[in-house]
Amino acid sequence: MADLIRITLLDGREVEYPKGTMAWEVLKDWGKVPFGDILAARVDGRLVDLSSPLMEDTSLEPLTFEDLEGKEIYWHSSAHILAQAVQQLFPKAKLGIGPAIREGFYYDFDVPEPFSEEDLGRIEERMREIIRQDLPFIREEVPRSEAIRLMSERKERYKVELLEEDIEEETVSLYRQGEFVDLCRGPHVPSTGYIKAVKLLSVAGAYWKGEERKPMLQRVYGISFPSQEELEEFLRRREEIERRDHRRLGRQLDLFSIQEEGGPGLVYWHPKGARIRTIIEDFWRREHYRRGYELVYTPHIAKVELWERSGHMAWFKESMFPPIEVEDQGYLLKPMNCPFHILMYKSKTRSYRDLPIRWAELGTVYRYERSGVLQGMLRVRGFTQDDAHIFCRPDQLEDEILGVLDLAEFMLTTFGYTDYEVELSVRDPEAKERYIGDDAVWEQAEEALIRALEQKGWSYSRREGEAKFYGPAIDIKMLDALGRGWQGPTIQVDFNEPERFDVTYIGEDGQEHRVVMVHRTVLGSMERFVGGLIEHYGGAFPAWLAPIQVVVIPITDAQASYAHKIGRRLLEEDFRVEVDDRNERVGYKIREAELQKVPYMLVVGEREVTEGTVSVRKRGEGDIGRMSPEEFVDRLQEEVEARV
RNA sequence: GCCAACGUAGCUCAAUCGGCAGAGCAGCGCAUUCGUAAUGCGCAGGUUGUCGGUUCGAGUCCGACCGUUGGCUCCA
Repeated sequence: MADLIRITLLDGREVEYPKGTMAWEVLKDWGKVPFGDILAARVDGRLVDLSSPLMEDTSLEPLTFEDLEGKEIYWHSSAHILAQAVQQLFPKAKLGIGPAIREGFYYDFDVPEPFSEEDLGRIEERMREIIRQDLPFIREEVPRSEAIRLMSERKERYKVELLEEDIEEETVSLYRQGEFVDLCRGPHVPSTGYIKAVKLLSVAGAYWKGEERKPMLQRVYGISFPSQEELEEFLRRREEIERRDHRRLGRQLDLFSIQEEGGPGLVYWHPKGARIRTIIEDFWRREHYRRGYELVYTPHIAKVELWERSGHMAWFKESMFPPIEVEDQGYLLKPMNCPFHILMYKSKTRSYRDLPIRWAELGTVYRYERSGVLQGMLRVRGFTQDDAHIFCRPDQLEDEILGVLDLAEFMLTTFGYTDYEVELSVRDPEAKERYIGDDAVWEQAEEALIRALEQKGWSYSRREGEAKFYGPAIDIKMLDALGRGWQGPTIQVDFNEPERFDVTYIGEDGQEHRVVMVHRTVLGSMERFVGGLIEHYGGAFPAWLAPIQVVVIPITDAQASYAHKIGRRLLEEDFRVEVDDRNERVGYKIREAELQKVPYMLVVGEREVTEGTVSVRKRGEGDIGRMSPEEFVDRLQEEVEARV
C-alpha cells in the first residue's frame, strides 16, 4: 500500500492520494475546471506539467489559458511546435531560443537562407500537421553533460553554448515531441493537439542573445489560441491598432509629415497638428506657472567644451550629431537642455532661500538615432522635450518629487490616461562602485523618492540595479485606450552634473553646499506625446484638443451668409471653426467632417435661418437636434472647459 | 547600423512571361442648389525613389545608393 499524501485544492478542499499520483489525475477528479481547459498546474507555487507526479503534501492549482502563466505555457509550447515544423522543412536550421512573449511567441533559427513570406505559410501548414498528430510533450531530466552531448550530436551549437555558458544547474530538462527535442525548463501543455488555432505573423532578423557582434538569426513571430474565434478577435484588434496608427491618421487628418527631402526623423507639424500642439503647450505653460515653475529659453547649440564638462561627450557621444565648426570652435546641437539650465543657475550666487528653483523649458533637442530605429513621431531625431530642472536642498527633495508626481497625475488624467504603472529604479546594492556620488547621498535620495511615492499612495515596482550611474529615478508608464504602455513622465535625480559643474548654494551656515538636481519630464516630448495621443484617441480628439471643433454646413448657397454669420460668432468665442460653403450636398460635407473627426457639425438650412437656430450633429452620434447658437456656444464652452 | 520586405499620379492601389504606364479618391472646370456618411459630366495629373548595368526593348531582371515598414539594439 503506497503512502498517502494530502493535497490542498484551490477551493480549500483537501484530498488524499497515493504518493506519486500525477497532477492531472487529481485535477480531473476534482472537476471544478473543465479538464480539457487545463494546460498545466501550479504545485506549491511551482509551475509543472500535468504529468508530473505529486510526491508530498502540497497545494495544487490548475492553469488554463485564462491565467497569465497558462498563456505563457500555451505560447511556449506553440514555439516548440514552430521549431519542430521548421526543422522538418529546413533540416539545416539550428535552434536559438523560443520563448513566449507578451502576446504570442517567437523562435530564433540560424538558417542558411532567410525565411520568405511563402516559407511562413509552409511552416504554418506543417505546424497544423504536427498539431493534428497530437504528439505528447515528454519531459526528461538529464545531467548537464548528457544534454551537452546530445545537443552536440544534433549540431545545435547555440543550445550547447547555452548549456556551457549560461546554465548553472547540473541537471537540466529536455522536452520531446516526436523526433524533436529541445532544451527547456518547461512546463508544457500535455500534447501538441492542445494548440487549436495558430498563426505566424512575421519574420525578422535578431541578434543571438541580442548582441550586435553575435550572428544574426531569423526570428519567426507567431500567436496561438484555444479557439479560432479568439485568434480572429486578436487579428481584429491588430487591425484596430493599424487603423489608429498615428502615421496613417497623421496623413488622413493632415496633422504632420516627415519629408524625405528634409531628412529622416525630422517632423513637420502641419497646421492642424501644430494647432493641437499649441493647445497642449498653452495648457502646459499655464499649469507650470501655477505650480511655481519659471519658464526659460536656451540656445540650440553650444561649444564642444560644455558637453565635455557635462560628461555628455563621454557617455552620450554616439547619440549626438557631430560638431559644427566655426571660427576654429566646434559647436554641438544640444541633445539635452540640462547644461544650459545649470549655466543659468551659476550666473549668480544662489542662497538657500532661493531654493527650490524650478525651471521649465519646451526645449528642442537633436539626437542622432540609428536609421533603423526611427518610427513616425515616436522615435525621431529632433524633438521638443517638456523639460524641467529642479535645483533644491536635500531636505526639499521629497516635497519636490511629490510635486512632480502631482503634476504628472494631473496632466495624464487630463489627457485621458487613467491607468499607469510606476517604476522606481534604484542602485544595485551589490555593485555600488558602478555609481557616482557617495553612499549617504544615494540612500537619502532613494529614501526621498520612496517616501514621495508612499505619500502619493501609488504602488510601484522597485527595479534593483536599473538606476543610471548618476542617480535614482521614477518612471511612469501610461496605458492607452487599447491597454498599450507608453513611456510617460520620468523623474531623474542627478548627482553627476552638479558635481561636474560645481553647482552650489550658500546655506544658512554661510558655507557652500552641493545642490540637489532633478531632471523631469511629464509629457516626454511633444512629438512622442502627440503621436501617442493620436493613437489613444484614434484621431477623434475631445473638443478641447480638436484642431477643428466645429464645421458649419449650409445646405444651399441661400444659407451661406447665415452660415458665415454663425461661423464668425463662434470665432468670437475663440472656437476653432470652419464654414463648408462648397457647392456640395449635405451628405458629402457631413461625411467629410466625420472622416476628419470634427466633434461638431452645424447644419443650417432654410428652417434654421427662419428660426435663427442651428441643427447640431455630434461626431459619431448623429443629429442631436436644433438649438439656438447661444445654447450651442454654452454647450461647447462647457465641454471645452471640462476637457472631456 | 544589422536582417528582411517594400517604393508606380497628392492618397489607395492595378499593370499576365521583359513588349504602348492604368483606375478610384483628392485637385481643377462646367452643370446641379440639394436636409444629416460620397450628385453628374469633363479636364489635368508620371523622369515608375535615385544612379548605373543587362536587353532590340526594363515599372518588371541585376548592382549600388536614398527612403519607408517590421524586427534586433537603443530611447523622450
